Amino acid sequence: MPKKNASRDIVSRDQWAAQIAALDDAQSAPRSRRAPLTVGRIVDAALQLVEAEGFNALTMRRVAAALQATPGALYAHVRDKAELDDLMIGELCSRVTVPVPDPAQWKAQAIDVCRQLRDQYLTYPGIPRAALEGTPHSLEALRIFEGLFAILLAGGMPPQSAAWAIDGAFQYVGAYSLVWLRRRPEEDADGRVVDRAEVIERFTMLPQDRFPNSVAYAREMTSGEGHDRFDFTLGRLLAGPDPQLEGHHEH
Amino acid sequence: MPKKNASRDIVSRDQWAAQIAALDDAQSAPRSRRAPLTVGRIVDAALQLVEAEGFNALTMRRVAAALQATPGALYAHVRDKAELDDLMIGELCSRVTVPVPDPAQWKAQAIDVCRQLRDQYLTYPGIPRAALEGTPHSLEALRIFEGLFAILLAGGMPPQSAAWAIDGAFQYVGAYSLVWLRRRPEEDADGRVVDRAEVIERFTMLPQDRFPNSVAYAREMTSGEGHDRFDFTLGRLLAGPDPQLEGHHEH
DNA sequence: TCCTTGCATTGAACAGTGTTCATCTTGGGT
DNA sequence: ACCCAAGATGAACACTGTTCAATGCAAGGA
Repeated sequence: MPKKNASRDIVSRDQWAAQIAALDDAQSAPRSRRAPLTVGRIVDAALQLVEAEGFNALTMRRVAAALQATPGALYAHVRDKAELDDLMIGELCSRVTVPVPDPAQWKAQAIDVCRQLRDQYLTYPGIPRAALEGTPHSLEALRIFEGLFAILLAGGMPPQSAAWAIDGAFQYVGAYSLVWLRRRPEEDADGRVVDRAEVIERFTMLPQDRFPNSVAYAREMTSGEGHDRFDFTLGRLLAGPDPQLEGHHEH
Repeated sequence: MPKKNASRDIVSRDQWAAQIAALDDAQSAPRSRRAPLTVGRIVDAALQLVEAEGFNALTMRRVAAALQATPGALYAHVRDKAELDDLMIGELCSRVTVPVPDPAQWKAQAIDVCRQLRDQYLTYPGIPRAALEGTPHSLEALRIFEGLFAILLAGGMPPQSAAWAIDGAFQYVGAYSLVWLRRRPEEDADGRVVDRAEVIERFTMLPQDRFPNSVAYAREMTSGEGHDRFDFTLGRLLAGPDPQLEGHHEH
């Protein structure tokens, strides 16, 4: 189909309903074949592959090879590579535990949920691409959304602010996890290790008349060894219960 | 080279210096060939292609075809597709104008810069992928960074907070622009128009015992026709000059 | 027991992709 | 007028996602 390009399929409404109905079934009976090749096994193999070699190595052929099957066999259980991507982030989301809301520490709870998702992403390098590009059709992602919603509402945030804050937080978690791997020096390209000192030095090579602040604050721009930036940004995204009045109380 | 996979090349330090030195040269003399095929023409053709058909259609072969050349000819002016991506976002960044800092309206200035970048991204569907995946090597991106830095410092934000806030804002702008196109109903897949009413209806199909908040606030979750979410999130990211003390002043 | 039905699986193919390279062309400098 | 080097070519390589007729196989009915 060379004409209609790039069109992700939308799940039909029946499938949506069936997906919801299947919530209570846990897993159906595991069949007794020798090599069943279920979607569960496919997703597991795919995640294993991404963990070991990164998202770029996630190929239908390689997943099939890991399962000792042919590429075409996968298409009996998975419609697309896009659907496989969706299933993978669904699996990742299912591993995130959302706590029961405690109004006293709503912010710590919310940040903790985001941290869990971030750590899942960071375990599988490059996988946030699947989360950022395709619309997530999994109920597991919605479960996290629901949990965060409850936490923020318990914290006193108005629903509109909560919805938008969670939306922004999800997008940020994805983008952050996608970008974070660049900061590890060991994974860099072609033996050319770009560590922090090198980055700072490059910043200070800039002409001071054109980039005065970048030169002066090169240290601040490259600081944050761990996930300080992550905590900082999330702390602002989930700022407080009354965002409309913020930004003007200091004058 | 099937072994060393996915390794983006890092520009050498000499190239970095040469790039800085070339800042003053504007454009070198345009050669007088019939069809010169410079990197400028390549980037232009690439951007035109993305604007018309989206980032998925950006292919070396198609860019070459648009320039009536062969794919291999591009590699005389551009090392990679990754470098082409980098040049494209550099071009986009160069179109963003950063104002001289006005401490009285630092926040509006900062949000305006982000809005400019967002609008550039939205003009070229899918192009934020290039900004999120590869490390931006262009000085144009750094120019925006520098400009925002000056604005936030003028607003009284401490350097560390400013650096991290800008970092978070950049990542959010990319993620937002990447996701935003999904919300337009006309571009959706296979004639199945998923408009806002449909999305709300799907949310209300959820079991209320498991997703009470998602059902109750489906309207809030899907609201924000224009760029309200964008302004909301950026307003929080660029919250204020004293982030460490926030979040506790209401008790 | 045999047979049939249905489905998972195969193997091959198709239309693309990024990238390389030996070979040719051709414009500008001597 | 000559020459040469930079740029363009076209073909190839190793991949990619996806489709599909043909095949095998296991379970269910007669």
